[in-house]
Amino acid sequence: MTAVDPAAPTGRAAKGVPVARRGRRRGETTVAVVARLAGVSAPTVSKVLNGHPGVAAETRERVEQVLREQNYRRPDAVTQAPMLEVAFQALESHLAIEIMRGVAQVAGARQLAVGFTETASAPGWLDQVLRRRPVAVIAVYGAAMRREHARLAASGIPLVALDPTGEPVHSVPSVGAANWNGGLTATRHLLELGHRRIAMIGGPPGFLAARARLDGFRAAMDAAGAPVEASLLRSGTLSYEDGLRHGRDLLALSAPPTAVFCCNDLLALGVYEAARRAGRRVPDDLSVVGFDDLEFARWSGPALTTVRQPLAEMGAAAAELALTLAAGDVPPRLRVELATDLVLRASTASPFAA
Amino acid sequence: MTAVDPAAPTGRAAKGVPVARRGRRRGETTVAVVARLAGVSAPTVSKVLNGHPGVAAETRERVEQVLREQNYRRPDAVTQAPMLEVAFQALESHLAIEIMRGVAQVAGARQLAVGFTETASAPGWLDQVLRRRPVAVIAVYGAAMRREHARLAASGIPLVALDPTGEPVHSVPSVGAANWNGGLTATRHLLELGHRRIAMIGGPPGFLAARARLDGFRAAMDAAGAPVEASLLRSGTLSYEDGLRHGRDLLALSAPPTAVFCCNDLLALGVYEAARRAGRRVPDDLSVVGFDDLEFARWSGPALTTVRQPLAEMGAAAAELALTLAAGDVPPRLRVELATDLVLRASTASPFAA
DNA sequence: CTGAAAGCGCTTACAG
DNA sequence: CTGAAAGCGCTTACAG
Repeated sequence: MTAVDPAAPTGRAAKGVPVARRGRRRGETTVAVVARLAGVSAPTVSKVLNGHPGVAAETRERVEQVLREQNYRRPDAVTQAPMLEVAFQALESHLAIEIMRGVAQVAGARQLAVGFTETASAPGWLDQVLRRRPVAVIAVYGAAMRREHARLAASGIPLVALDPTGEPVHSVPSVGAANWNGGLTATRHLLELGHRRIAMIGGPPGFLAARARLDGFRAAMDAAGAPVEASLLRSGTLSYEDGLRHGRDLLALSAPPTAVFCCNDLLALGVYEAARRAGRRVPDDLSVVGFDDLEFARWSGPALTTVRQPLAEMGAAAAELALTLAAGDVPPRLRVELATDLVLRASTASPFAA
Repeated sequence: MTAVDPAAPTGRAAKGVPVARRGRRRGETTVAVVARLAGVSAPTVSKVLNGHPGVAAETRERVEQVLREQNYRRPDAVTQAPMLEVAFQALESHLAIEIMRGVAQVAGARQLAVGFTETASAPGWLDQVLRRRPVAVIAVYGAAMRREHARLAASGIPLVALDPTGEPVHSVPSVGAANWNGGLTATRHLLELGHRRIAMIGGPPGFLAARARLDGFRAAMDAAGAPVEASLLRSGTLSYEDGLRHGRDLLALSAPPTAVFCCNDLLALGVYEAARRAGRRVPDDLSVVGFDDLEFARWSGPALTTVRQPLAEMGAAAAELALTLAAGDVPPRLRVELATDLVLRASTASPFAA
């Protein structure tokens, strides 16, 4: 019993799961079984399992389905140096660091490595990830689509979406923030200051989180009996450039808004610049509210009032969720939604002051 | 000054780290090898490995010793995906994302996972890293000290410092930026605009990169015959708060500077805020130059003129260097220093205009 | 793209 | 207690 087990440090998984054994696997689905059920050979199953090329798409799908149905597990799945993979669609995301910090914290406490992938720049990323066999994958902001999900599922690797959409279509467990509420709160704040002509610069059409923020905005406006003019409703990419463009257009209106609610902080900074160029002061001539609360929000001039997404906590929650699924446990809920807060700083004021 | 072009394929780019495989294990100690060295059969080694009964105590000990000597690992442990570990001292570092992007790019092209550690928040990080057996470790901004270096070296894991200091003391291969040159160029720019009373807010004493920037500043001032007044030379942490504090103090001087060169962008943003509070305009009343060129530099108001460190390229160069060392090759040079550029934006102007 | 055959590393069952 | 032989599950190399 006291035998030395040199592999123990790397080999032992976090949870008390039995150590994988190489020989006979009692009652477990084997590659051979999967091959028979899928009507292919063992080598083909092996290729699918490892994301190797040289398998027809149709064959791959059939094998993946059997793999899923039979809940295939690799014999060494448990024995691996456990790691948690985080896939970002694009690293330009200013949210990335905060999220990584949350993930790293949870993973570190569990002695788990954190892997890191930028999907946009690496077309074959999923093959690589499959080869690495992480304990779970966290996909940030749409980094994993339906097809990827299927392949991960086939390999028995749970996927968690860190994504504000909460889109239930994919039925992927997910972590997000209270976007609708954030939009509501931000808008209420502006209404309470006395604003009525409030513009909103929204996000791209397909982005559900942006839609939720917009809906929150509308709800607050409706509740206050404030009209939402079409000319004050803009949308674009969540970028500084689009903030600048829309800000300029809004300020050039014959009846410009007295306040702008921006779908993220980058847009807000673009509006800042538009105001500067138009000779308007924030907040005296124009109130601005952002969304995200990126670190630079409090360093901007004036410090930006914004809706805070708790990104580190979201990362941590995603990691917790992923690890629960990886352990084969059923998480208390498949959708975790964290609260947003309005952070009051110096970019909003009453429209009557000026 | 530029030494490594990450995009350029080296002589044998395909070389790299062996991909994990289930079958053959090249060069790894197998049960068969251990058995031969211990003068027993493979089944006996297997029993020892798994703590099964039916092995004489003496035999067991002999086997265990060989196991240890040969650093035997279970094949599943070997199946671990090769990975490159990046250790950040603190994730708050605003440089982290850019660096990670560069590392991820190189690693992705080589099918390598990128691991991710925040050392400040994880005291036992090195133990964890050693357990993971990364192909190499990249330590960002002082994340690895002399002791860690020794332990990594003992485990045959190469260490690369991504660090502006270029401190030759530890003889750790490193990647940095041309800090002295950056300081010189930034200061020259201000001198050419006509400034003479130029302040500098430097970094903490122990931080050699900050010292290099300061020395570059002095060199430019000396060359121009501009005096460096002690009251215009400040130092502190590389933070917004210290920028604000020193900015306020500098502007309160009876003869305030007409320009400030800041040791990083955060300090510059603090100076912005100090100027706003003092009712001074940038750049009309005060020119400001930063260092780093973080993304938000171009979104600040006014857009910040700053010295760009090519962080992504630095990350990529560090990864290349690390992989070269991991492959057992001798890199062309042990210190890679990438060039810095002055990025002219809207925060500097002639002192005569106002 | 596919799979028969060979092979790998480890374990099991069993004879000595 | 020990190990030759058989076997397991998976992967690789290669011919079709």
